[in-house]
Amino acid sequence: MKPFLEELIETALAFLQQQSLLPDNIEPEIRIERTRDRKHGDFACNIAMTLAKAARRKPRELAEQVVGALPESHLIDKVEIAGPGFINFFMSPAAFQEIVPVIFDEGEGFGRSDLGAGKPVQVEFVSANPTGPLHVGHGRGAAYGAAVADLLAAVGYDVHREYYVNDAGRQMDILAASDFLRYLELCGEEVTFPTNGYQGDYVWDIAASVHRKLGEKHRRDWSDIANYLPPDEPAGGDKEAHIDAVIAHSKKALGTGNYREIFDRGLKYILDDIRDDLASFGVRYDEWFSERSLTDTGAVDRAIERLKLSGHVYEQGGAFWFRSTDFGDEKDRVVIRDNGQHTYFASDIAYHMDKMERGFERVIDVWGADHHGYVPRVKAALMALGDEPSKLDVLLVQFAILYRSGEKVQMSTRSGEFVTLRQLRKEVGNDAARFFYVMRKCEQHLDFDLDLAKSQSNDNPMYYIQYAHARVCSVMRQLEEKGLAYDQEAALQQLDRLTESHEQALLVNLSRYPEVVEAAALSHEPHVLTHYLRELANDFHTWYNAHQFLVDEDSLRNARVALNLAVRQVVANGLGLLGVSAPESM
RNA sequence: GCGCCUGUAGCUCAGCUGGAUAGAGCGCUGCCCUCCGGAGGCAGAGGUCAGGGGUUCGAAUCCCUUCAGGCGCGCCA
Repeated sequence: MKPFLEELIETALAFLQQQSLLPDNIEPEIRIERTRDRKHGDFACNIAMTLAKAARRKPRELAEQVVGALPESHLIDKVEIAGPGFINFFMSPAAFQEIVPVIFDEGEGFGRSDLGAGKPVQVEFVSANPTGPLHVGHGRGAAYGAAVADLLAAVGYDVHREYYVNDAGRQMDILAASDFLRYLELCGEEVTFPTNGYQGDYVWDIAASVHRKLGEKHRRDWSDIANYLPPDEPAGGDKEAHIDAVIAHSKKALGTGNYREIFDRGLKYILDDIRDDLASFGVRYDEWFSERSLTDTGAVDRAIERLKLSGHVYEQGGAFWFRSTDFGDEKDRVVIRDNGQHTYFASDIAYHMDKMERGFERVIDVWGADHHGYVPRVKAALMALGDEPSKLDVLLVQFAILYRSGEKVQMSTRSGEFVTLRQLRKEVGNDAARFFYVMRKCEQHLDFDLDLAKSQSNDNPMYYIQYAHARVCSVMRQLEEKGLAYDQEAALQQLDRLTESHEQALLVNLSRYPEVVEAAALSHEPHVLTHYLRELANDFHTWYNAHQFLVDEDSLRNARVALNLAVRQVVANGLGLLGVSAPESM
């Protein structure tokens, strides 16, 4: 409907130009907006205000002329000029009734568009270190990234969903060493477990699976490893130095091949667990991209080489530094340490170089907000590589804080005392988790009210929306039970029976849905959709409470059942984009 | 100390990228109702948009600044 009105305005402006009432050299940007207040009609246009200066006329005067030049349309009841020069359109009821057959025709496709024209977009999200199960913080990234990806797909982008697996680096070594030590304990060794090792129960599970599969193949004397270890923290030492030595001694005691075997078993175990967790959460990926592969394929070396050749890398103190300050970063960053190892950042440069080489029109990274300091350096790297940094959008997702009975749920990643995503899903269900996670824009801290998420009441927005869907289905069941007929062909000719204000409001909101999906997708803000669905459900329940659908009169019943079905379709479509089910009964 | 994010009703949050009298849900107050699915309907109170400057026809929205909270400032990942 917006494009239709834009066309009318355009026609009017062209006419005014023809009459020399407007200069020819203007480039008017016509924007039609939904009004906030019914008194202002259904749509408003501020073109008279924006063009007033160029036309050298008062906004209201110009508005008069624009309105005078508007072509007639049966979809418009009246046009008013109001306030400082707004042109307000009052649409006829018929204009909004038209949405019902459109919804029926397009079905599940209603709200989708080809705006993105199949352009390739990558969404990388979660990408948690495979050193333990996903926790509730990762859950928000998962729900958020999945929703953004699905929204972009809905408006016609070719979306590639990717998980970056940090299968290299020190954290993974710590996990491997932790697995190994637990394994030794299972073998009967008396082990002093390092403070900085991974303490979670899953480490025991990994160790047990290794023990089950390989028996005592990798058993070593604890003293082989414990000898000459620098003291751990409780003994007054440095826990970091201690764990590094534990890793080194473990590697030495096992030999590279055996160490790698334990390392890979731990990695696989956790990655399988994460995959399973996310799949159960309705979050699917097109690709699991291995960080290690970047080293193996030489991508990291190639990236650094490119930076060296273009003069953006220099050597200092035995290390190689990327001169990111040339591109707006606060300080230069090491890419190769003095021990010859490349840094995590070097992998990240290579990874983003690879993303660009794969030809994505747009790359979206969903990161935890604690990584915000990395944005400037990654963008700097893209610039240095000659890529367009604006192609990269980093969505920084703030942490979610759980509340139970009004109290903050305490969480700490130390000693494995955190709430896992799996626990949360079990407690509140997948639907509520997916919905609550995306209810707030990403940069907003999320207060996740567990009691509300679980509650079967209208206070729970997710429940309220699902309930609307279930109610529609219930009406359809009763239609059948009562032996009443519904003739959709006829109904589409009888939509003019939808004269109640509640029905008008519903029709208007149904017609908004494609705009909402588009806005949510382009701004990467799924919360826009959750708010919309809440409003739509509210309109539906209000209507439901005020009127009988299953009336005796055929034409009115047909029209109302048709509207009912249109609501069901839109609610189901909207929930579907958020990964939330639309139950027929609850 | 520097950088990023946040600050809107009692609470949790919207506010369509500068528009009209700043909205919703919950909570609160009063009245009505109890009908397809757990209740609902109507009305009302509640705001210095953190404070202060600036930009312009017009600012919650853009710029500067102060305050408060969160996060980040490794040759860790």
